[in-house]
Amino acid sequence: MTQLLQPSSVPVSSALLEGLNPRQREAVLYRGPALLIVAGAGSGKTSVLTRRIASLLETREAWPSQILAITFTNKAAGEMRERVRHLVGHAADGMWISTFHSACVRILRREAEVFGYASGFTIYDSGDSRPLLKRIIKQHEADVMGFSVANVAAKISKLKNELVDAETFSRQVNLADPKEAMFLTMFREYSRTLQAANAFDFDDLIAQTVYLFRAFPHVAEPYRRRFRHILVDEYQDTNHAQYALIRELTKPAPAIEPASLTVVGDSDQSIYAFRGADIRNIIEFEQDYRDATVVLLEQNYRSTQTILDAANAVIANNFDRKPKNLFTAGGPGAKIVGFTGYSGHDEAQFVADEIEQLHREGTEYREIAVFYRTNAQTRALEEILIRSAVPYRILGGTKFYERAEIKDAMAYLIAVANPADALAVRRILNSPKRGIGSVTETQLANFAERNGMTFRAALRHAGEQGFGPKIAKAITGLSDLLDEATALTAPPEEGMAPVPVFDVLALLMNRSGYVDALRASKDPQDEARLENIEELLAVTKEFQRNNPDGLLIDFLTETALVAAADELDDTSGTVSLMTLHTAKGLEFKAVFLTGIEEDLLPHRMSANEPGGPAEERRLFYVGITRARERLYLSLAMTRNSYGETSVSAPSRFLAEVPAELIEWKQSPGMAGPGGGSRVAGSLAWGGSSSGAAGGGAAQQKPKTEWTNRVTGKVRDNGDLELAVGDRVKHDDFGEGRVQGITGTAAKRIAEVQFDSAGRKRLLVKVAPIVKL
DNA sequence: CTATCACCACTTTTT
DNA sequence: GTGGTGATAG
Repeated sequence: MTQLLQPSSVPVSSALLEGLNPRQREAVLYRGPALLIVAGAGSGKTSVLTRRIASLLETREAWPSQILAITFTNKAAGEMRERVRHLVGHAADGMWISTFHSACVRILRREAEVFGYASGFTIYDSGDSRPLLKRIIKQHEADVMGFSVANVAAKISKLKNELVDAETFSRQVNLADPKEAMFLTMFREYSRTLQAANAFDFDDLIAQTVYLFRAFPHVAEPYRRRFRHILVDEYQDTNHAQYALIRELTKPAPAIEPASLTVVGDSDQSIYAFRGADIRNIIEFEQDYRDATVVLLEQNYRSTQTILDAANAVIANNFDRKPKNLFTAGGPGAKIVGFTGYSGHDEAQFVADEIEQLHREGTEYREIAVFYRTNAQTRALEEILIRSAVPYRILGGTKFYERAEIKDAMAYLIAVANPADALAVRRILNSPKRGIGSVTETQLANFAERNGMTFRAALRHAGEQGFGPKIAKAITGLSDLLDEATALTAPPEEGMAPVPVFDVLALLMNRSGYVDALRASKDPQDEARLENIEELLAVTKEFQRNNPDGLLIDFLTETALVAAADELDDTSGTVSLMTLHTAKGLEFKAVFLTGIEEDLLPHRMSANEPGGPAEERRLFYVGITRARERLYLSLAMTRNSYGETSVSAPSRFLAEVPAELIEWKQSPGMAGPGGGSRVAGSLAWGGSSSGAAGGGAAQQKPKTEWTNRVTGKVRDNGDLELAVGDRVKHDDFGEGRVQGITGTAAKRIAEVQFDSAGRKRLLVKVAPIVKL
């Protein structure tokens, strides 16, 4: 224990401790084998973590290279690095600050050869494994046994997160059960295919690193020796594989004591059980690491007391937790605003109107966020936000990298970087269309198998397989192009910069005929696809700017590991839309929590899962605690699920927020004599659709006030001429007078004072209006 | 081999 | 409403 020092014996400069409360200081200064920082929402844990790292560097207790810090997203990692750099300058360089996944990729790329992989392995996301699983299921006709891509993928993922691979599984499986046996067969085949393709899926990145360390101690040893201080953020959301990885890294190496481990977390914010996160990792930390010290951070520096009161009251309903109460030295702040829409569109209109109100009062768009439980809820929100000319951006959802044309382009790059990846080669085989269909593809696969070569190699032997001259030429053409691109990416000579990824991609896209095919197409969507390809080319340019020595494989790694929250651009003047899960770790001045309904939050699917409702409550809690000043809770009485409209009931969680904290602009009709107590168990809506809960001044609104429901029709008013003073009629808002016109062309915005619906901003091009 | 159309199952959350 | 799938025709 010689170099593990107790707090007082290290002279840490006062600058590092400035502005910290006593608990936070303790968390920065404590020195010992294991430290658990229980950090409530908004308690300044990032600040504590960065100063802890900075203090280790400042006092020379550690070199940068001896520090490994694990964050939940790459964005959080970048921010942490920036903040440490701000505190100690370039002493910060050389630290490993990254996500679990990025750290494992880094290790695996270095050590892959040790266990039969090549350093250029591909990383498969769920979208990449899907076609593979589909093929496997079809091949075994396992769908009739009730197997689907989704449930097989989920089960495999779950097992891998428990560090159970196919072989381990075969030992514990009941082979008498045909379903189990079938699953084992498929699991084996999936694993074999990945291995043959020199590929890891997301779960493999962690699990295989653990396997590597366990099976090859001499590989693990340098890492155990190197990392003297390991810090893990969001520890409540680690799964077993991640837990095991940390255990491996903190094992003593010969003649050296175990690394010091700091974990930060909050079991009230554990929301990833579905992904294998095990809340016990944090709860049992003190048993796991003897001599562990615990520091509790409860003072909140983010939110108003009103918001914290709501959060505390809600989370108190989870019974098996350690009591924790967030408090602030700040004031109570504004009341929470509640709203009940007639429909999802109506709710969205409320959100848009309130955002405009906030914006007029001086809140910047980027300080505002809208959260929801499911991605499907974005549709109504988007429609209304566009129409109301509110600038917004969606984090996550249908991601850029999941679009078909981007997947195609990436598959070209992967085919070059990892020729063993048959899936990537198959994907590009006939895109653009080369007249190569499934028959030809199968024939190539068989040829490869018969001759013990890769699928990629089989392309080079197209002439020997009896294809027609046209098909053979198409295959050879593709093969030659890939070879040419491969030559470009050969390791550069000493002192030379590598060929930019941009050049490689441009070559592939142009010579393959991919862009030509899009250009020649009559499908109007192909124009957008072309733009997406151009955007990807711009991404490669940007990558080269940031990483002058970046290789193709680095680009592929970076793009494979982008998370939803990584996309957040702080400088953009737009409202952020995201799921509650993506919102974790972020904060905004004003937050809208939408769709607070039964079957949505808590989600219907969570009802049967053990611990499901409690986790949903934590999700609600996470959402509430993201808000600094203003919090809005909204719901809708009816919602369109898919084509169908169904009636929804207010979430049970709404009744857990003390009524006096909420001011309802439109209540769920639970008011009137009897108060709000009916919400909890009621399945249907109370009789009246108006009135206010919580004994506030009831603004009686006649039923006809539900007029701001909006239809989903798309229209184009592009050529509509409007001037100040014109009278217009809006499908939903009725008649009004134009007060002002701003913007040009497709972005022309009219400010209209409606006779009964209030003042609205409308995007002229799409708003359902006519000039009178 | 490709294009077209009818039909279906589907939506929890994600590194 | 959508996106993927399978049958059919060209």
